[in-house]
Parts: sequence; structure tokens; C-alpha cells
Amino acid sequence: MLATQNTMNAPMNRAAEAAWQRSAKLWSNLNEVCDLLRISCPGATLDSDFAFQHVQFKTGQRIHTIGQPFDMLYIVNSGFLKTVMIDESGNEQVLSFPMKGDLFGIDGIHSKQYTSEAVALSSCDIILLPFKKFSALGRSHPELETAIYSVMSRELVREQAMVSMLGSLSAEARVARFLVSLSDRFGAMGYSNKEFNLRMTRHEIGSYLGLTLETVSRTFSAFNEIGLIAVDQRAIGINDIGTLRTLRRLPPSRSRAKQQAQAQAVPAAGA
Amino acid sequence: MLATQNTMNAPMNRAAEAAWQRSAKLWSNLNEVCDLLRISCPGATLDSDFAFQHVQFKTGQRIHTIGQPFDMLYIVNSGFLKTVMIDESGNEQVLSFPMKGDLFGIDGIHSKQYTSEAVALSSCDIILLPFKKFSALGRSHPELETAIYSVMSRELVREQAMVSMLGSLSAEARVARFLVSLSDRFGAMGYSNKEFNLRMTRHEIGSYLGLTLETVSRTFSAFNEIGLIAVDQRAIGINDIGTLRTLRRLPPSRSRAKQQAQAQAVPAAGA
DNA sequence: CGGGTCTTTGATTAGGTTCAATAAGAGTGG
DNA sequence: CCACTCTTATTGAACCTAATCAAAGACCCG
Repeated sequence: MLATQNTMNAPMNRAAEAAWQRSAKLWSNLNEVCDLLRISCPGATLDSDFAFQHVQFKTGQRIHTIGQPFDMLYIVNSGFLKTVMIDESGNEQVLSFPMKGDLFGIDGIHSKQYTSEAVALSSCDIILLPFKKFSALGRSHPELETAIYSVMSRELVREQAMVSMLGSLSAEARVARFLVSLSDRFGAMGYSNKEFNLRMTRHEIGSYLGLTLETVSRTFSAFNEIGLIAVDQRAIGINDIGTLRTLRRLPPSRSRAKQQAQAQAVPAAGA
Repeated sequence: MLATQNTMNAPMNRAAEAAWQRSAKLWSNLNEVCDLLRISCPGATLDSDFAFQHVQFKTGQRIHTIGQPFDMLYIVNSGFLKTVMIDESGNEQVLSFPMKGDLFGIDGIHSKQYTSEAVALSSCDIILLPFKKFSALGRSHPELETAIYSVMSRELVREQAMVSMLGSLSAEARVARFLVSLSDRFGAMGYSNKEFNLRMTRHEIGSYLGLTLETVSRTFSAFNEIGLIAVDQRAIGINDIGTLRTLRRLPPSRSRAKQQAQAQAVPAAGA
């Protein structure tokens, strides 16, 4: 039921996808890029007939891989992705879930090669920003340059918030924030912030949040049981975003009730 | 013993500090700034007699605070600091421990105010980089601009590595990496990478690593007991950096021996 | 329909937190 | 210079959260 209601961001069927591929925008100008990044763009850029190419990717395709020489930044025009690091023991670590308006590839600037890889979780329309060209453009348009610094700073703050979350919040709080964050982002994109489909697996969510997939699943179930959300596989309905937003530990209801029952049962048996 | 040997980065006494204050460098040019940041600097910058001011801070003083309007970046010329975020429940979360050559304040660019605060953990000599002036300089010196992007990217990668560590490593592994990181940084600064003094409390280390201060203390003690390090309060001696570098869980020695003893004791008592 | 991936749920265990008490230092003021 | 206090560090014991191991069900796609 949830799944069928929420068709807006559901994966397209074959025919629709083919049609979309044919009609896909192929180039964007600087103004469109700035709009997408939610940064103010200099009016003076109308002169620039610079255009940035779009490229389509299908589910599972990699936009860039670890170690690949850096020369591009990427903006999501549509679709959903994950970015992933491989730690020393070969395990995937999900770093972010880019969606419309998000910039990625920044990690490649410093070492001149990407330190992470980006994988499409759905069909994606990605705008290529050749970094040399883009930063040169910034040089002649100071406001754009400021905007680039600003976006990079924003990403840094986001990572810091992530560190803070991993360092101090319980599993339940992390999952709650994750759902709130998705809800906010879907809302900002014009989709429903009440009902949406997850594009990633429990395993990927767990990796992103520093939890196991079982803990993610259990926490979803617990939230479902106390009515905070409605969850059925990938379909999510948000019922009480206020509580989710500030949740630190689960209100003593289900699991606590079980323990209380036990705690009361023991003395009763003894008496 | 350890503490007395390691005088190089020990806190200065009053007289030495006063002398240092008097003789402190007051201004640095662009080349010196680039050297400090370990970025290649354009030879063409000799023309610029731009100078960047130094400011001294004493232990406990704040370089910038949360919410303060952003206008500067900062480089550590000497001394040790921490940067801190306050999470929603009012708890401090340590984000980094800047030392010589490190840049901080970047988080303020996006929202035009700092989202973290920086506190001196020792006497510090800090170089002020007015951001407007600095980025303008980048515009006329493309190599500098590239270097600025590069440093920001480096910080982002650092945070990503932090996220990965918090998400996947055990307490012991985190503490081990922390010590290795300090050792490497001291070494790079020309100090001993074998013996040094911690400038931060167990609480601050724990906050940085997403652990409690007790766990940090216990882990230091465990490393000490199996000879990986020598620890006495703030004085640290690194004995086996190779093991620390790759450690994932503690080799079954002390705590395991205790459990095994118990496990064997129980059936023995039963028999 | 069948194989594979993904998800849910249960039982058990282990690693880290919490609470608590003691000890060791650093700084202050008499 | 010593006593006093406050902060910091160490260590123990009990508890609890989340990981691990295991099994069954749901979904998807060819």
C-alpha cells in the first residue's frame, strides 16, 4: 500500500526510462548549475555560454572509482547514489548518499585521485564539472569562487556533524536522524517528506551509520511498533517526525516492557 | 623519567614563555604561510609583500567561538589546540587537535559563522588569514588558489577517514591509531616520534575517538602492560609502532588470560 | 518456478559504558 | 613551604547496548 502510493520517486519502468534517456537534458549552463547547488550565482555570468555536459548512469554503474585520476567534480541532477571508501581490511564504508543538488568528487582534489568511489543506486543524470575549467571560471567570477569555497565548507561541516553523531548518539538516535535527514531532503526536492522509498539496503544504511544491518532492521521495527514510522521493506512512512528529530533513546515501551515483566516475574516466583 | 627526557614539547616555564612572547614573530609572508601548510607556492609571489599577522594565545584561550561571524582562517605556527563542537544536548565533541602547520576555521566559510570553537591547549602562536584577502590573493595566483582547494579537500578526506574509523574500528584500534597519528605528526614536526607528552586529557581523547575517558585510560594501561607503549600520566613512549599501526583487536593476553583462568576454574571447582 | 539477494527476528555473547572509589598532580593561598 | 582543593587519571564491578551467529521469510529477476 505504501509502496504503491509513493510512485514519485519509485524506479521507472523500462519504457519510461528509455523515454527519459532520449529526452534527457544534455547540457547545463552555469546558472542552472548554481541553482542546483543552491548557491547564489553572479548575474554577470550570462555572458558565459559555458556548458556542462550531462551523463546518464544506470543502477550499479560507477561514476568514479578509488585511485582513478581526479579531473572532475560531479553534481547529481536526478537519481540516487552512494559514495564508498574501502578501509584497510577491505570492507566497504558508505560515506554519503548523494541526491539531487549534491556535489561529489571533492575528495579527489587533494591527492589528485579519488579516495572514494561513487555508485548509482538508481538511474542517474549527472552533470560533469571539469575542475580546471570550473575553478578557472571561478577566478573570473569572484562570486562563483566564493560559492565553490562555500560548498566545500558545507561538505566539511556535514562530515563533522557525522563524526559528532557517530561519536555520541545511540543506535536508535542515529537511525532516527537518518530518517529525518532523508525526509528533509526529499521534502526539499519537492517529493513527499512523509512517504518515500529507501534506495539503499539495510547493510548500506548500517555501514553509513556505523551499525550492523540487523540493528538497523530491529530499530526500524521498534519505531514501527511504537508508531513513529510505518515500515514495509523499502517503503517508509513518517508518522512523528518531531519525536524522531529529538530522539536520544527509545521511550521505554516495548523492550523495556519485556524486561519489566521479567523483573516483576522473578520476585513473584520467589514469593 | 619519561617526562623529564621529553623536554622538547613540554610546556614552557614562565620565564621562557615571556622571552618567547617578546621574541615572537609578528608577521609572515605568503611563502612562509605556504611552507607551513606544506603546499607548493608560486614563485611569482615574491612581488607580494603581503604579510599575515601573528597572534599569541595562552592555554585555555579561545581563538574563535561558535556562532562568531566568520572572517578569518587560522594557521598554527606553534602550540597545540583542540576544536570543539557543542551537540544539541550541550556536550562537547572534540573534532580535531590542530598543531603546527594545521589550518582551521574552514567550517565557518559556508554559514558565515564558525560552527566550532578552537581552544589553546598550550601557549600558541597563530597566523591570521583574513579570508577575503587570502582568496583574493588566490585569484591572482592560480597556484595558490589550487593549493587552497587542495587544503580544503585534505581536511574533507581527513574527516572521512575519521568517520570510517568511528564506524568500523574497536576501541583498542581507535586508541592505537590515535597514538600512531600523534607520533607521525610529532615526527613530521621534527620532534621525537618515540616519546612525547599528551596535551589533552583522557576526556578530550575519548570525545575525539567516540569513547569514554575510562575506556581510553584502560586501553592505555592494556597497551602499557603488553609493552606496546610506556605510559605515565601524560607522558607517552612508543615501543612498537608497527603493531599499533595495524592493530584491530588486542592480542589475547591479559584480559583473555583472566577469562581463561576463570573458565578453567569453574569446572575445576565443580569436579 | 527457482536462485539469489535482502529483510526480519531470535538467542547469545562481548565490548564498552556507567557508577563508584581511590590515587596522583597541579594550582592556590595562608 | 605546606595544607587544601580541584582537576585528572586509574582501576574495579555491574550492567547494557549492539554485535554476532543462526534461521526463516519476502522479494526480485531471469
